[in-house]
Amino acid sequence: METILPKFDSVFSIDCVIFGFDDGELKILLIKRNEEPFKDWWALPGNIIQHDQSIDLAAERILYELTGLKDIFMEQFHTFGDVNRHPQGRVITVAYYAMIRLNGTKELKPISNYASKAVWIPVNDLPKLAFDHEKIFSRGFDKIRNKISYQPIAFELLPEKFTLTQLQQLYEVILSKKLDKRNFRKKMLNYGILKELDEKQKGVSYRAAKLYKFDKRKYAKLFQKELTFSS
Amino acid sequence: METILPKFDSVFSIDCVIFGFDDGELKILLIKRNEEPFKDWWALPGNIIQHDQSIDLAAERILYELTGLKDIFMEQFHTFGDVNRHPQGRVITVAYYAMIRLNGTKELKPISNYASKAVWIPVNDLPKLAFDHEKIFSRGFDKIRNKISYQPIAFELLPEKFTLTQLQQLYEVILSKKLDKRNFRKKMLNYGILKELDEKQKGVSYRAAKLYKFDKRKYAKLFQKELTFSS
DNA sequence: ACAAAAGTGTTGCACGTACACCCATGT
DNA sequence: ACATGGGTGTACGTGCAACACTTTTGT
Repeated sequence: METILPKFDSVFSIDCVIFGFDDGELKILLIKRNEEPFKDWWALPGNIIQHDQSIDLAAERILYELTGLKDIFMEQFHTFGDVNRHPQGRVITVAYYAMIRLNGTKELKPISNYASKAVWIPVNDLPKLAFDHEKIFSRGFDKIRNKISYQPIAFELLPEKFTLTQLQQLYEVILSKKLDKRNFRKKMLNYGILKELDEKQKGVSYRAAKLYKFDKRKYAKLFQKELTFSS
Repeated sequence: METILPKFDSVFSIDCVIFGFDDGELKILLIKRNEEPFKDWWALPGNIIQHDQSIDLAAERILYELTGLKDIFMEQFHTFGDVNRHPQGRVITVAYYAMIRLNGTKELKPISNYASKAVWIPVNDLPKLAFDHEKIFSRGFDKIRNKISYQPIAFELLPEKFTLTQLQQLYEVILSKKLDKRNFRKKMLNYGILKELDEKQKGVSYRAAKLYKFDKRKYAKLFQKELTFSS
């Protein structure tokens, strides 16, 4: 099939806002750029979309190349298209986000040398970022803040087994406010998507808390109900 | 500043899903294409983004050129980037939506001859559309359906003065379900964003209904409250 | 024994939902 | 007078918010 479209020196890119939770802190994944422009600056993992790849696949590939992370389910949340957002020409970027579980020391190894390293950085302690990446991050943060308040998606960020207090801390970090312990527990347990385990927390110097697991089957049911209109 | 970005024969476009409400029916704005590919097909108003124009401005320009409509506030809702969505090459499109008031006979006159005409078509009676525009429409419809259920935005579609029944009908059309009259009225009046007028409906052969106006000041306050987290 | 966090119930309020009849007006 | 939609109230259930003390465990 012949291409008869006009040609512009414009390109599409992808940028990824990947959230993780570790050590009581909400973090995002940043790379240190190894190329101009903004060489040696911190930036969101992002790169140019290949012309034979759908944007969703491009997002996966780019994240993998820059951080070594695979099989991360990302969702598009906004497209940024100001004319001068990239100093070298017109670049429209589609921003994706994901929330992932940091299984202890998940290794971050850039495959491409477009990034010199990839690191988890606490969202409350972000450095200056390249391009308009601060704006993109901020909108991505809004997105999860909004989403978490009507869908119990926080489990994606926690280890497989977690205590209710950990879950609550995560909510508090994302929503930036204190929550009432009793109400929080009541609500979460009422959803019916937590499985109480026979296990307890270990290695703490105070009363050990019960561990819970997230019940995917029940979650799917609840989620479906929420998508459907009642009555 | 020199452009040193790679060159691809990829282009960006904008597509607009513009909702209107008229005659008890929810409609969207379609154009009849006057160019290949899909010449003489119905399509969403859409075209290519100029490389010196932000995507938001491009959306306004494109809508104006194809339909003659000006000063419509549109919001981006999704970007579609499958490789083969356009038969002539790689085109990634950013989709926008808007809800507008049809002031009686607002004229639709394509400025560019890329469209031979622009017409309001009921969403329940859509023809086959060019490209993947049916998918884009459907996602745009999801968007307003979702939005209306947590924000009272339906006023944007109604005439300045309207009856509660008209408002209810609009909700029913968008949500595709019947609503209870008493509950609906109670809820809407409780929001406190409707101003009751001293005027009544005219020209009906039954008891005339009170007319209401939408109170923008109070709406802004309510909206702000909803955006902020309580307590 | 003490420090530190785990765990637990009740009450009031706001809001959604279900439900049916009389009223005003034009023809 | 009749047809057509306009307009109205109550009772129940659910879910959220506010609020403080006892229990368990490791050191």
